[in-house]
Order: sequence, then C-alpha cells, then structure tokens
Amino acid sequence: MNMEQLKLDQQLCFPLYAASRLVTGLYRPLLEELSLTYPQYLVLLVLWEKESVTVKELGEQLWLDSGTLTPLLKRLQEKALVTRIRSSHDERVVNITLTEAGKALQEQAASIPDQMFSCLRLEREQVTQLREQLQQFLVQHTQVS
Amino acid sequence: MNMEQLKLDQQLCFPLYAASRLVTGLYRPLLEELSLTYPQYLVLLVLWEKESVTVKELGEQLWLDSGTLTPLLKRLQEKALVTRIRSSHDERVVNITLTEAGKALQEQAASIPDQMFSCLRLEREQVTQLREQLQQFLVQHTQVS
DNA sequence: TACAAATATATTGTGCACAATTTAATTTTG
DNA sequence: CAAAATTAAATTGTGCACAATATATTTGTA
Repeated sequence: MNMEQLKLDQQLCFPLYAASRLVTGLYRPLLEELSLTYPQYLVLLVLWEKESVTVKELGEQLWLDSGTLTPLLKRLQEKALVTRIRSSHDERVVNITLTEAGKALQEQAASIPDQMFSCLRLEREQVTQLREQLQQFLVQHTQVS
Repeated sequence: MNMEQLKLDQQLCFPLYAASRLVTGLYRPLLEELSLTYPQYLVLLVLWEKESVTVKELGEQLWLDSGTLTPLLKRLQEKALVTRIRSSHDERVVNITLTEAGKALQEQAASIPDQMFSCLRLEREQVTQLREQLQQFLVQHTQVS
C-alpha cells in the first residue's frame, strides 16, 4: 500500500491549519491591547461596516453558528461594546448593535492592518495573491453541489 | 480616518481562518468513520511516519504545546491507538508510540487523501500551488527575526 | 384558522488552542 | 558538588468551534 499521500507535508490541510493559527497568534498581542480575542475582532470588523446586524447575518458572514456566536456576543455585551436586543418585529431575531464604546474602538483598531502587515514576511503583492486564492477557494465551496 | 483596511474582505486573516475551518469540516465526515478528530488525525499522520516520538517532537511538528497535546494524547491512549510511556533515560520525556491498532488504522486512513481531493473543488495543480505558498509562508515565520 | 413545517436563537456537551503556572528532572555553573 | 537555570510535561482556566438538541416564534398550508 502506498502511504506517500498520508505524509504530513503532502497535505493541504496542515499548512492551512498551521498558517491560520500562526496568523491568529500574530494578531494576539495587537488585540490584547484592545482586550479582544480574534473571533471577537472579526465580529467587530463586521459591525464597523454595518452598525447593526442580526446573529444570523453575522453567522453567514463569518461562517459561525449560534453555538459559537451567542456566548461570544454575550462577552462583547459584558464589555459594553454591543447590545443584544430581540427584534420586536420578529421575536426570533436578535439584533446586535454597536454601542458608542464599540464604535470608538474602531479608532484604536485602525492601525492593526498596517501593524499586521509589518509582522508578515510577505510583500503586499504576495499577501494579495494568497488572499485572493483563498477567497476564490472559499467561493467555490459556498455554492451547493 | 481611512477605515478601508479594516473591511473584512481586505484581511488576509479571515479567508485563512475560514478556509482552515472549511477544510477541517470536509475532513470531519471522513474522520468520523475512524472515530478521530482532525487534530488527532494530524498526530497519527506524524506517528505513521515515525512510530514513536516524544511529546516535544510532536509539538514541534504540529506547532502545538503540551496543554493541547497532553489531553489529546490521553484520549488517543484511551482508544488504545498509542501508548504514553515516560522515558527511563530522561524522566522528563514522555514517548508516544503507536500500538498495533494504531498502526492498523493507517490502512483505513489510506483512502482519505483521495477522498479529500475529490471534495475539493480545485485542480491538483491548484492544490499543490496553494499548499506550497502556505508552506513557504510558514517557513518564513519559523526563523527567529 | 388550526397545525405542521420552517426559522432564529439558545443550551449542552466535547474537544481543541493557548496563556500561565506548576512539578519534576536534568544540565549548567559558581 | 550544590545552587541556579533550563527543560519536558502536566495542570488550570478561558474562549472558541461545532454537533445535537431545545425553545420559541413565524410562516405556509390544508
């Protein structure tokens, strides 16, 4: 039996997994200054673009379910960065809205992308290329077969 | 203040994070047949190449620490796939060794890479290119500045 | 208009990740 | 050689991810 394909360095999965954790780790010291975790930062990135969203919309954008988002959003609420208010039009829906503190945090976060870039040992072009390849990969897997 | 860079789709981090979770999710049904989680599968990939390794060596290859590995390895031991034996030469070291059942599982896993490839909507060439880009990225970040 | 199906969120439980600390063993050094 | 420093693994605690299930609300339909 040929087990060559089972070698760690033949896998796509492992470098993807390792690179993702590596990048998250590079963010950690920067996000620590804002007392945010990486997934919390992702939620705020969405909210800084659109001040108020539903849990469902957040889940669609970040590919996360309520089992992940509900406790995470409760922690953001405890930090007074968002409010969680059940919609009056549809009581199933919970609207997540930035507080003033949540909006204000965007200014502190503004320098993160540049700081991150200087941590990455890649040229702008390489970053863009890798990002676009990954985005294309993701798009190809969002359509149902 | 220009907040363009803080948009979710401008980040490298998010597609990396999402793609990693997507691929792990594609493995899940395949690994479920072997009653393995994805990180457990990674540990076995290492052990199928080298029957016995220390926890430290595993951590270096997978970029994981003992806080992650110790409980994971205990679970693999409970499944009788590995043994955890403290080295007699250096009592600090724990050797992780495949059991016969652990070795035998390799045969069941042999078809996973091909099955995974057919799940991925990428050509072989694209997979290789993406893998090599990520591996290069990882290598550039393993050397100390 | 009841009632079945669908939808949105929450809850529960398992297994990572990872920081921080602890414990025990080994190595280095004064 | 003994104290200090280093090393390897384990432990503790927090926060994701995600499957499975539960709850409550809304929508579709007979």
